[in-house]
Amino acid sequence: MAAKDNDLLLERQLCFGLSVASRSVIAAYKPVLAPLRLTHPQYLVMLALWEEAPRKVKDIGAALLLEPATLSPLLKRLEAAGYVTRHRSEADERALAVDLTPAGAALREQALSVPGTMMARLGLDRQSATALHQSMMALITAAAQADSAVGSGRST
Amino acid sequence: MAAKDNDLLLERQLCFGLSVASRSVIAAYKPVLAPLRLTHPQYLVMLALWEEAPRKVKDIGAALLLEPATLSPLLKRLEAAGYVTRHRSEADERALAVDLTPAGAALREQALSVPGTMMARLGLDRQSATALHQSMMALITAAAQADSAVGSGRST
DNA sequence: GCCTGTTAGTTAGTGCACTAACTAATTGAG
DNA sequence: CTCAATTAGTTAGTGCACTAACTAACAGGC
Repeated sequence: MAAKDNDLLLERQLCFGLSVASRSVIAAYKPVLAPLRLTHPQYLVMLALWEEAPRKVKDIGAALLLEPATLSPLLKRLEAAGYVTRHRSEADERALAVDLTPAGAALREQALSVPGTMMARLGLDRQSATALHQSMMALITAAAQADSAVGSGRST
Repeated sequence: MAAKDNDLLLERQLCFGLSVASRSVIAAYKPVLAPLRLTHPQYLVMLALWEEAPRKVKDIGAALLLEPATLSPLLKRLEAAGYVTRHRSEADERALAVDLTPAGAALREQALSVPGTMMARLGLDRQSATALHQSMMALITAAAQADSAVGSGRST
């Protein structure tokens, strides 16, 4: 009983910490991304496109673990901002090819300073950032497995 | 140049990892919290109230690092669910005292099993959970400092 | 050439989470 | 006591992020 009561407190520092950390870090990005006219999720999409473009919506969603329903309006806002184009693929009319405009491609130069600025803002060196990244990836993997195990047999 | 290009990739694994981990873990909570009829943010508010009730809205916001504008509709939904009451404080009519209903207090018993279930789902032992928590708290602190430093003098 | 089933995106609706603007109550200065 | 400044919540509006339901386009079998 007492042990479980403590768990309820510890708990509040685990999942709770993750949520708050995520929100806090995103908030810390905000002023840095403001000159680029990007929100944090938009920034992540642009990163994906700077690595490879054009890309299909489904492709971006797979890279960022986002539903197409989330990306659809987000991409329209990026198009309205003049950073990307949205055209149906000629090969497959179902697929939507998202490509960078010259302005979107040029934005990458400004974005190059973002990681360094953020590392400094968060007081992280490359080592601790890497360690953190590994913890996050482990969590993501575990959560994905837990998710896929929902439907199947759960012992107790 | 090449170093900065790499940063742009590494970056994608840092802030990106944090966002995805947060979303993934919250998604993993969803089926566990569903029987309690709580979303994850609502669960966090209930945790705060199980620790101490009644509490004022501002108080809850300070504990969870949430704006009152975020809590206001959330608390109304918890009230509609029958878990909390919302009454203006007699001492200070501006303040809203949020208290547990019997149903809300009773829900705690069901919630006791949540932390253990989630630790198992995420493959975490108490040690790694604690380590993770410390990393998160450090990030939160750093982000808060970065945030407060925006207005003041920034060298470089 | 059709019909069935699948796949890619979009739309609708719910719920956070934030900022800005507002209302109402309290406090403090004079 | 009265008025200005502060404080606590609420409302309005924007943007994620999800599920469910829908449209359009492709793919295979017949």
